[in-house]
Amino acid sequence: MVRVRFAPSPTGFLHIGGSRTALFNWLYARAKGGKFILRIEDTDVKRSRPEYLEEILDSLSWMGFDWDEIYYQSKRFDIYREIAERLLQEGKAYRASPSGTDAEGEEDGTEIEKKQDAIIFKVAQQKVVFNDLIHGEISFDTGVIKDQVLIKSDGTPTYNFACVVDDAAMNINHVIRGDDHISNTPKQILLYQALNFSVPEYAHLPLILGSDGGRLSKRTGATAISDYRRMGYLAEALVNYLLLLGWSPGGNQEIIGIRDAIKKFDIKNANKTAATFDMDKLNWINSQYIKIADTLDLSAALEPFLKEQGLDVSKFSKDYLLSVVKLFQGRLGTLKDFPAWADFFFKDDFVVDPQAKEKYLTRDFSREFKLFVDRLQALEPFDIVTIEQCFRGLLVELGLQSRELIHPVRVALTGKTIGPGLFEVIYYLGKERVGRRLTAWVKQ
RNA sequence: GUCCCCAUCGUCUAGUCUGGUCUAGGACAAGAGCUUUUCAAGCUCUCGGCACCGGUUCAAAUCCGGUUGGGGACGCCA
Repeated sequence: MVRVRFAPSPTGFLHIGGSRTALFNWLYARAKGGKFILRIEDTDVKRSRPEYLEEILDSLSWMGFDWDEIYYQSKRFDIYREIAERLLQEGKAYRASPSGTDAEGEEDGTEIEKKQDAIIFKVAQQKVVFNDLIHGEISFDTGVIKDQVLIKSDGTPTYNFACVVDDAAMNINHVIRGDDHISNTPKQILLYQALNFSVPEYAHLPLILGSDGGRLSKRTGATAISDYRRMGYLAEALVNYLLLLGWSPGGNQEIIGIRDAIKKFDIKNANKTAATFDMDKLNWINSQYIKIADTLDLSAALEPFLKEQGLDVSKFSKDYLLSVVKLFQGRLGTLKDFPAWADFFFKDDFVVDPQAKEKYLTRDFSREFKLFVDRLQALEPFDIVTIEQCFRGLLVELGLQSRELIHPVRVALTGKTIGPGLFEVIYYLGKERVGRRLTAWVKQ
């Protein structure tokens, strides 16, 4: 059975690169009917933080990457030590006194153990060759690799050592990780050989680059998954985009749901080339997902964003909220757009865009507004079609072009130059609010 | 510096393994148009690429070598 793992370190937030690694591991496990294991690499006691761990777990859950097992390296220090001692006894490792430069340790009294001998692995001169599922054969000459520290002077294990011990103990048979680990692979293989553990299959994913062609950083775009969530991206859209960054379902398909992806996914089709993260494409995919989303689900997803902007929708009916959401569904780029664009549907004290006012409400529309309000109040039945007939009838009588009155009315009702069709806006706002808002512009 | 990885439109990619069907297809972005009630959306069109040089071959984006370019790794971080 396929057993893969994602091994984040709680020394920072889950970022784009890490989540893509998680995605490919998770997808591979689900496609093969295997297990997806989460291993928290919290051996660096000083830098690991519970809030980071919480954020990582939250982000993974949000994206839908459920794990079958979870382990914490900080609870396994005894195991690493035991294995290291074994290597020592077998003469494959040696002790070395702490290197002098380690001046830290005084600032906090929480350090586990004071200076002790480190345990170091002897790297033999040999050639290491492995077959990467994505890259094919990769070979290294270990002459360029120094002896490797297994257990540090503070008693904690190093990354490469803990990684090998755990991957073996947890029966991980496929290691899918970023390209930046390629150079760690020969070091780890040497350890597998020394320990008589069977070497797993490897698949090294290309890195995701920032718009400047370098490493993805805050400067070249947000990196934390939670930031994307806060910016109003749908989890499905972000996952879809990440999936496309390095893999293609073929057939010119761009929008692919996770269920479908599980059916079509094959790690062998993963790309070798590093991909540049492109916000434009993410935005497009997000808008596509918003467009096809179930309106009920969408309005639920919108709730925190409405709340954030102080818009209380609880005093409106569910049907009303749904109708308004539907009005904007086809034009939203992110969820965050909604409260900004639809605020006038939920409150009367919306801000009137000064530029909109300057452009369309320059002259006095008292006569037109008053006429329209009067007719609207008497309009029966009151629906989108009759509203439009009423409005256009008035235009003819006044000898006006539609644009000459539509824009001023829109600004008066919404405070904006952009938005859904005016007659829909009037319909959902209702006679009372439309009458009030237009009358406010009538000069006494 | 040493070692490793990579190389198709500005970006993401299909095609490369199994040379011919590729005067290289799609998507995003950009530009133009249609529609029109604004902004979007939608539809149509345009722009734009096999990094370079050699080799193999009747035939190369596809195979081989080199060059150049980009990225990564060289911690008692993970």
